[in-house]
Amino acid sequence: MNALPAPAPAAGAGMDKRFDPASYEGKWQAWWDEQDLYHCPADPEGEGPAPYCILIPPPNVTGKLHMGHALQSTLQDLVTRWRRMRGDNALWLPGTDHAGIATQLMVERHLEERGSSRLELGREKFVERVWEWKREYRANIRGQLQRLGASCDWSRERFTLDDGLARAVRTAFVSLHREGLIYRGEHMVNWSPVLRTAVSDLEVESREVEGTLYRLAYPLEREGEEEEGGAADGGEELVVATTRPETMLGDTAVAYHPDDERYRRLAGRFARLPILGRRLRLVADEHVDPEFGTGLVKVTPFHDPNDYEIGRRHDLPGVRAIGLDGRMTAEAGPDFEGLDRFEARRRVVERLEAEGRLVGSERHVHSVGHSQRSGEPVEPMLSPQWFADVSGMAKEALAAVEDGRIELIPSSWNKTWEHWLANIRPWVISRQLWWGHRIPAWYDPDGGCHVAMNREQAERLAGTAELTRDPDVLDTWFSSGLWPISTLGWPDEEAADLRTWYPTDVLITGSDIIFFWVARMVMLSQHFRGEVPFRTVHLTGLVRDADGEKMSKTKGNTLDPLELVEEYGADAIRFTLAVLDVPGRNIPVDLERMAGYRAFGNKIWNAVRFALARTEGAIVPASAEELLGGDLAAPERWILSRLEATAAAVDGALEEFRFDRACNSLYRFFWHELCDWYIEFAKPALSGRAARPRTAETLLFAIDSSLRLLHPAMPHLTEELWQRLPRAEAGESGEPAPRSISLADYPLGDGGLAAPDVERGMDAVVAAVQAARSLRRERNLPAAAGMSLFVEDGEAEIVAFVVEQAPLLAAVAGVGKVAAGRGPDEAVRDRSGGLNLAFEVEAPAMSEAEKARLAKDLRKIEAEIAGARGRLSNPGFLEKAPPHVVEGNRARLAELEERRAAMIETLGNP
RNA sequence: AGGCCCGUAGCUCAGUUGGUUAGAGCGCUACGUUGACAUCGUAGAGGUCAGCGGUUCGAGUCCGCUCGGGCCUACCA
Repeated sequence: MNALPAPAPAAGAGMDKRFDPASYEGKWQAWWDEQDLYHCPADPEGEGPAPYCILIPPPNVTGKLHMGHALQSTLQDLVTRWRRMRGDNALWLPGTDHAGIATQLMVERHLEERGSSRLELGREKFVERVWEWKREYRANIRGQLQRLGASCDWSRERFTLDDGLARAVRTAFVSLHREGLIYRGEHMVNWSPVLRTAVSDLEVESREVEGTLYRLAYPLEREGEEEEGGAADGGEELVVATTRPETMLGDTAVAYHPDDERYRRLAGRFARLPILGRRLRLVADEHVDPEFGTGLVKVTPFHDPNDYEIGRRHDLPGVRAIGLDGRMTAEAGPDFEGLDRFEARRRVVERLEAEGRLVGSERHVHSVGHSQRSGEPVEPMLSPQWFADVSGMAKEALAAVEDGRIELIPSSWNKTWEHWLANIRPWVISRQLWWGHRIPAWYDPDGGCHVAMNREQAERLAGTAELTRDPDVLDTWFSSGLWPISTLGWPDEEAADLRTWYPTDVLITGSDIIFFWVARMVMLSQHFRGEVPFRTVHLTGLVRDADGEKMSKTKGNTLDPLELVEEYGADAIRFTLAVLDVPGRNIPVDLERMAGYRAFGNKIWNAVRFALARTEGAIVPASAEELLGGDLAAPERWILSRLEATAAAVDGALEEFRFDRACNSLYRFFWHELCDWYIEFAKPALSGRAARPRTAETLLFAIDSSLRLLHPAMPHLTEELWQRLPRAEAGESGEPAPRSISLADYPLGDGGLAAPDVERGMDAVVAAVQAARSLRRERNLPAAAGMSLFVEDGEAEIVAFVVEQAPLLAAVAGVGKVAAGRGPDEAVRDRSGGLNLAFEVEAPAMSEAEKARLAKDLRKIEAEIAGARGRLSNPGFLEKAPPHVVEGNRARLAELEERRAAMIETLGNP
């Protein structure tokens, strides 16, 4: 191996006092890339380390990474780095999505700005143009991910329109078609007049709209009146209610509920459509709500999904009154032809009013489906499209979550999952766009349709070369739905990657695309592989601003991850996002908090700087055993025990994808145990004032382990610092250290370092230190003022432990003397850490403020004593509460009484 | 209309199967700088856990209702 040397300075070199992430983040990103550290070998026979795989939710190729991507990428990278350090063959497979509508719109807009258009270029040239854009933007996404420290295997980068993926798409299409699950038909679909394409139900979002409910009077034909076009004036009128009067031009019937007594007599009769004079059948249909409006519904089979169903049930004709461009057709009559549908609405109302057919109108709030991409109301439209019947696959997907083969995190999504899949409807998979996977279907001159992998096959099937290819492309989500199998090599069942990594392990994505994407992947992957595509789905919340508001460009509260990288460093962003990821909650990104985690980086930087400067000559011990062999004193055993507990907590939290807990444990340990206490305890030992065995090695060991624990969350900082740690020369003892911290072992918390007794003792020492400091502060004693501590009572072992650790108390609390036994009467007494403490101080008398505080504490303690006594004298509690709880209460009561006695004694002193 | 989630310190949020004293970060107050870090340290203040009722020896935690906020799905022409 001729690895490039790590770009960091040699161990022991002086560190800049200034903590500046920009000075090293880019350097390490480049080095990781050069070293090709994250390339994963396929291992189809399963001979090497356990496989682990995460597939990136492919960002839109023309997009720019936003905070949601930053969040998800951070978590994916965190898991990948963690599994890699645990020894797995951990693959994070990157890629991008061609994003049909979004990308096409973007390029069209661009052309428009240049006075050109898609139609002017023509299909072929336009698609070529989009490919150019794609090439330009793909590099952007990659660069942005790298700036966040992503450890993807870039050699496996995929794009949803790659040859391999295109083959997967065609194979899936042909196969589903052969199974009868994909079919072409003319059905009611959501049509976007702006995009001029059909969109699926999921691409329609309903918005509350304040509209008008118009009441229209349709003349009823006289009974027995048979001939078409007969007059109907002077007779009865039927009043129907509608929010879309323009659709009346496409009416072919009026419906009422079959049980509606008011209208049953109308069976078999006809009404006359105002303006156009069309004859309308009267039909009885269950769908009509007799309570709403007049209980009569105008029926427009071609422009309303419910009316379409009514039309089918009653074999009604349909009239296409609105065209694909959202304008009225010739069928709508010469007065309206060519008008935009909303203009037509105004004109129709005017006209009806003039004809006396408008009998009322009222404001009416209702929800209207809008095209998610283009924003305008969708037009329900009868249109020939390709559909996928996914009901069978949906059942399987439902079962996978129900029986636990797939775990959704948080599980509160289970019900939503179930509800959607149980009520799934056919999926419109064709789009009238140019950018995407073209549907592999060809038509012969007789209109016969031939679905095949390619033109040659289709020609063979058709027996003619005179074929025209279907112009439509597939819904983008059809190809993303195949992502778990297509990226790994399917349809080649023997593909090495597929055999190595399928099924993948965890999917980390936003909950907003659970149906668009997650459900489709589960359905399609299970269908073609007979196995779930991933075992766990970690659904993240939405990234919000610090006030919990949704980020949006119009509100101007968006954050750009790359700008944040410049200001705070990638590691601070990663840590912030990871610590805020609590299952089931949104992620309120607070920049002050991010600044706090940048400060955490500074803390780590300086702790290492301190350690390197003060442990000259020492090296990181090769193992915990070696270190323990050195007859360590209490502070060393304590910090190692705490390190062990932290490692176990972090690893456990990561197993459950509780990134917040993992990060909080690390933060607390590094800052509040290692820095606040251990380093302070180590100072006198390192300076030789109170030497202890192997303090330097212990500190280096704790730092080395901490950096490894922190690495998945903060890869740059930890690499930078870890490379500086002094180690044995290669060959001197055991294996050489890996090239990069990202290849080092992850501490698991099973190193035999736990020392519960030492922890109990140290807890008492810490409590005594805090009591001393508190007293000093309370009485305004200068740091230099002498202070002695008498440990008057407590568990014998703990008392002895604290007395033995007198040098620590001296070093961090200025306590000159620590002894067991009764202190002077005038000492200040406290009960802390299970010990009765008496501090002898040369102090002015207690201040009024201190007296007041003590009195307040005393009241609180007395209330608590009363509570504990109450519980302990309650027979129900004694009988039913578990013994350890009762015991805990007894101990607590005793403790409180000791504490109260100490306080009363202190209050009694002058 | 149905389903889901949330309401805890000034702010943003933790709080594992109900169990003794409800935590963190930021902010706030006071004090502190002869070399790890002022991107710091020490000591503090601050909460009737939205409200009401219930289950229980015991409820922030479980159940019901009310109020407030958010999300998802479906839909009323």
